[in-house]
Amino acid sequence: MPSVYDVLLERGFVRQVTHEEALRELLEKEQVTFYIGFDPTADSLHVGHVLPLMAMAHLQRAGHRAIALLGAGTAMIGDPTGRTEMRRMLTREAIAANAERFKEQIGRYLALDGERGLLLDNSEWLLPLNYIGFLREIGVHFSVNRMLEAECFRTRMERGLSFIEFNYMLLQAYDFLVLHRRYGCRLQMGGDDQWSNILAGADLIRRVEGAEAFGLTFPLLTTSSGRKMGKTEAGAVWLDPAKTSPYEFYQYWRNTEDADVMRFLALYTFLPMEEVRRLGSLRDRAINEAKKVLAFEVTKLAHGEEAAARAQAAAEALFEGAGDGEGVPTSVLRPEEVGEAISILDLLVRTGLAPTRSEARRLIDQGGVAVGGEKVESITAVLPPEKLQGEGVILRKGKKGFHRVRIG
RNA sequence: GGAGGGGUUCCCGAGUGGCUAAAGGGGGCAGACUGUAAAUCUGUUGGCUGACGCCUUCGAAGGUUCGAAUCCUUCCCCCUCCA
Repeated sequence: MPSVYDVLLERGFVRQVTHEEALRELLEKEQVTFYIGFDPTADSLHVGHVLPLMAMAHLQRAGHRAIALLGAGTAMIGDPTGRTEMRRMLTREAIAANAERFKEQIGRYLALDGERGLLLDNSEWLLPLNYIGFLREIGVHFSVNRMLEAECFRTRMERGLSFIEFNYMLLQAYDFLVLHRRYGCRLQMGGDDQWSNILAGADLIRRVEGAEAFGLTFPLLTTSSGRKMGKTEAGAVWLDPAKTSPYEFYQYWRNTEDADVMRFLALYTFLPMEEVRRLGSLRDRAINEAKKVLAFEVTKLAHGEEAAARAQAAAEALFEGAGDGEGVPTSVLRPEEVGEAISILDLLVRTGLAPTRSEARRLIDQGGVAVGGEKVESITAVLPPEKLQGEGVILRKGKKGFHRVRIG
């Protein structure tokens, strides 16, 4: 049985570590409490959060104790890291609502039973903070000169950095300290952009408590061709099925670039590495099988096996003409909406395949729309209600945009 | 507080009175090629309209003008140097 640290290493989770040997040893010998922070600035987690969740799950499976920290307190400030603009501040109500959604989503990846894993919210200790007290206890340990050296602030020096943002590092360091005191937390992980903040926390613990604390960062993922993870034409890929359907979620992974397949299988699934390597070594057409496995596995983790199977069946029905089309995105129209006939243009907008009528026109003009497999030639084309009976008809935009429409 | 520079369409960035819905690049979308890949090439990229055309847009609000992103006034915001 290899140490979990080596599992993380082998699967590609490790970008930087504070003390590699000491951490490996610690993880082998003791139960370690570790944490990762999540900023509840949106109403759902997205694909970018999956990597940290997977890392946590690996550690938890190895018997370590996970803390998912909701940064409801720090979200009220906004992390300046890597941003060119100051982040908008959210109201407390919005943050609380977002936190509620996160809890549910994180729970799909981790056991949050209070024993093996717990979910905390840093507003608990951040909001009651007293300014003078904080400066005296925590502020004294920070050198502004050193902070300015940090890469994350450097980039912001050109654009300007508000004082409130400058304090973000102290608060995150303070989080780590509080978790250390209350829960014996000894390891903080996060994206590589968090490296400075994580180090600040580990340093603070060493200075204040005289104890050793560790930090580990994950690589910031872009696809092989340099695109950011989790972005599609429709925007972010969310974990909330109401915002990104399991079918779309599955498709996102199904469309992984060849060069990323092995890396993603290692990071985003629990498949044994032998299997990962086997699938990842497939070439040309054969690698599509590996992409299916990847998409299925990742969707299964996020939405459950049943939803993953339905998404896969829907994809196969649409792209390979086989399988059950149950999971295909579908719109059901009322008979009165259709009337004598409904225009394809209206349908494109109605189904969301096109955001505006102008865009829908453009699509048809460019030959990018098909109904029931037949290319739509005219922007005035209409569809009679008969076509929409029963199973309805499949509307296609471009190569990959499918939507079923029927009367109900 | 003083002096100077700047806020342009999703992003970057041209544009200093009509030829500007606004160059160019990026990104997006579509087409070709393919393997639901990448790369490449082509087209397209404010809204409404079958079309003619109409409407809205260049930090905000007013004004000058036949006509303004471009000129004037006030306001808001950002940056640089000085204090």
